[in-house]
Amino acid sequence: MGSPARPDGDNVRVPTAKKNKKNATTASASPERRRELLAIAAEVFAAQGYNATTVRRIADEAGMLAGSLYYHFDSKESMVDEILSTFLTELWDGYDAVLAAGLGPRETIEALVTESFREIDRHRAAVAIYQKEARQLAAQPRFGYLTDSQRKFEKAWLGTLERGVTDGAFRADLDIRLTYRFLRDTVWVAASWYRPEGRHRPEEIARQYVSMVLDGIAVRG
Amino acid sequence: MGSPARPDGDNVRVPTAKKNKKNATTASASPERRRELLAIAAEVFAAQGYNATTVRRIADEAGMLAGSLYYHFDSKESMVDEILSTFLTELWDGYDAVLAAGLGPRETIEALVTESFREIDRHRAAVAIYQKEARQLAAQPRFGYLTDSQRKFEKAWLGTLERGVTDGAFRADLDIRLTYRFLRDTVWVAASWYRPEGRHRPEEIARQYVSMVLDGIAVRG
Amino acid sequence: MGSPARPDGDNVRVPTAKKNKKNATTASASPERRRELLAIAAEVFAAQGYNATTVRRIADEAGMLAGSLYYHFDSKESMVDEILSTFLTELWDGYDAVLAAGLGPRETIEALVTESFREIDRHRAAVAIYQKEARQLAAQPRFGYLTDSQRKFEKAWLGTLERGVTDGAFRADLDIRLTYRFLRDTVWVAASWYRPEGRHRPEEIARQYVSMVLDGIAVRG
Amino acid sequence: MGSPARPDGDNVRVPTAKKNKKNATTASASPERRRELLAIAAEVFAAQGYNATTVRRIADEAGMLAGSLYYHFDSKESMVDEILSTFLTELWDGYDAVLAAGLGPRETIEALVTESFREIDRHRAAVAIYQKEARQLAAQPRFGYLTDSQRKFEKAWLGTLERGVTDGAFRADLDIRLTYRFLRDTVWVAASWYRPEGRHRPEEIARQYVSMVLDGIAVRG
DNA sequence: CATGAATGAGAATTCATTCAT
DNA sequence: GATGAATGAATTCTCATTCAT
Repeated sequence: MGSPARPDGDNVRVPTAKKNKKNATTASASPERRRELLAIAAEVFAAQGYNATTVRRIADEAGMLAGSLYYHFDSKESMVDEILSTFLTELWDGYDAVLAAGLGPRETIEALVTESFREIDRHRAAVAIYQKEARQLAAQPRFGYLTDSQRKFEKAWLGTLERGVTDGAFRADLDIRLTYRFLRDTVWVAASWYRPEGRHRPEEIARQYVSMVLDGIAVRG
Repeated sequence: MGSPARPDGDNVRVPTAKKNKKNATTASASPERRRELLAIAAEVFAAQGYNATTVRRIADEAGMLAGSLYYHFDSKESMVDEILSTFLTELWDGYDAVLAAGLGPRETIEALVTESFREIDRHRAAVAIYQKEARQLAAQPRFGYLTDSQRKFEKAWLGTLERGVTDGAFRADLDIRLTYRFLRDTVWVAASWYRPEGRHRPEEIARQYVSMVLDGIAVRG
Repeated sequence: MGSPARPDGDNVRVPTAKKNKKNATTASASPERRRELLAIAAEVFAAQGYNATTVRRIADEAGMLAGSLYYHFDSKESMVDEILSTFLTELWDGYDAVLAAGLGPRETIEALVTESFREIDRHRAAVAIYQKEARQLAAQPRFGYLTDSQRKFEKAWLGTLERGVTDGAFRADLDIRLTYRFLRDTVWVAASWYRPEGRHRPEEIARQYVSMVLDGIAVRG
Repeated sequence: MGSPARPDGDNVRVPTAKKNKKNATTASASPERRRELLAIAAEVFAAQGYNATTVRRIADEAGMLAGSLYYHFDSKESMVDEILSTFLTELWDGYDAVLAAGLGPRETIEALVTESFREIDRHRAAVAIYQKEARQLAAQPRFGYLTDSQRKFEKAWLGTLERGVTDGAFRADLDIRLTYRFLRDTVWVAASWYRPEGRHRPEEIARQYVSMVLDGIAVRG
């Protein structure tokens, strides 16, 4: 419920997640229902956009009345909050493992891309929401962790690219920040068209992306 | 991305989106003011998202009251409409010129990417709006041209890629649709961070993007 | 202030307010728990106001869930009802005793004031609720006894004042209805600041009030 | 719109009153309409209680739709705010004049009581709201001035009483804080029954109150 | 007796839009 | 061209209440 990964230092913090009144009383309240509802909400948010999604729409989708959602959640905002922070927490579990593995730059990039597509596969809706709404939401203190996460993200990728340039693994003639943005966007935008039932498994998509990004699409002359 | 109205043959016809009653009456009313207002609206839409932007906010920014905007425009919707269709019309002017130039696949890709960054440079706000809102808006009949444009866009890029694979210019081992999406996203997402006053001119950004996409970021072994 | 149900003659009959279905079933269910819950509810009503108090808040304070309160009471309304009618019943027990004692006007006033402060001491919350909400509640038929009580109250005080004027005990130059309101308010408003743990016992406060009211605060010239 | 009197030091501060968006733009927006609407709102708040009053009820009374009120005011809360702060500002204008006049204790009390009844005459609804809701509202920072005002009020009355006791004008055998509360409540509660069209002018009511309070209702023996 | 989950009827508020001036 | 005042529909959220377990 809480929050995502935090950059400063390196440890994940769970900030936002103020226990909603109910939870305070009913900490044990069935987490399955909660998860179900959040999955539904994420789907709708991803499809229609956060602002354009009415609480009533989510409730309809869940087969209940709009007011009933408030038994489970404080507000519409706390729903996205929980969706995004849950996703980011998992994402950073994966990323941190990769970054701690001591791989070379090229292998690190490969692993991060692969990990990213796995996350897209498992949290497609959350990723799509993140892509579309993060900038907007990050303006609110409650979503400060989005900015934190982004900073940590940038640090990880930029660092790896720099290491690769130093190592001679990556080209030195490219603007490194431009390259970072290129990689970052390339990977995450995929959430907007990715369908888990599609013919490519996330690992296969990752492989092709890595191949394009590292070696280009042109035939080597 | 997408492309503007392109129903039948190959001739994009973006609905002029200028048929509000008032316009009927005041069609001659200074088009500069109109353009000014649309520029302001585009800026706000891009910054806050279409749904999250209130007409009041646009009016504030323009130094008038919300109601006064309705002298110039039919509705909030017709503002985005005009912003997007104007942009797409210009975009296709450029793209069509490139496609008609009879270049080879590699050169065509280079030219399309360059053209795209030029459009981002000139219509940053419109591109950002397009990126964020197109899917949403395209559901309404009024915005059918968004879907049309997208289809034409896909045709142009996919065709070029296929040609390149046939020619031996591009690698045959990559999924061509995946590659298309990769290229498309890579280019347009740049609108979300691009700043006209930044240190790179659009042509330089395009050059680097093309280089990464065609030749990869890894040092060739 | 007012007085409880007192429709016809002179015999106050406060509707027992205990006719909820559940009560029908569980009338024997521990009356102590019931009293505890009412005491809690009275405290919260007095502190926050009846309307501003949520059933949830009362339940929280009682360590249960909102729905659980409905095992004990029909409704939020029936809680105030029971609180107020219980209080008024006791109040009139005391008042009636005083009025039946055949005291002189001055002594009657003294006794009524003392009795009132004793009630404030014992039912502070109920008195505070009465003060703040009676007018509002009295509009509903269910709370008709509030109006009845008020009428009886007025009769008792006004009668005593008139008797005192006739007797020559009280000044004849004052508007008697104004004086009545003055006395009434003076006494009951004390419930808003009275704290049972305060340094004055109710009898001492009563003594000082009586002294001020009868003899004034100015030094007699 | 602004605020009331402030105790610290002695000067009136206008704190709350954050210009509502509209006002920011339209500071000149007809203040008569505003005043009309506030008068209506005050009436309803006084009659039904702040919480129990719906914005729709006020709008009905004003002959408009609920949403339309928001053209004039930020919120229901800002309506009470403006009602109370306007009242308190006027009240302190009067009080400060009295306190600055250098009267003796007895005359000061007389003047303050008279001034109070004049305020009740002119702002009956506001006074009634103040009486019923102040404690509740004062909990919010926005209404901090209520507490400030109350403190200043207490200082003025308590000081005068103390001076009177020292002077020998007032009895020394009474608890002075008790006496203060007695006076304060006695005066203000009158707002709950006062009707401007009643047969007593505020000055006459004040005279009788002063007489009762200073000299008592008993005939001097 | 109590919980957990829901209902349903508002409540306050927002906002695109209208229109007389 | 623009303002001021409003409309009306929708939106988020609240809360008393119900009821199966």
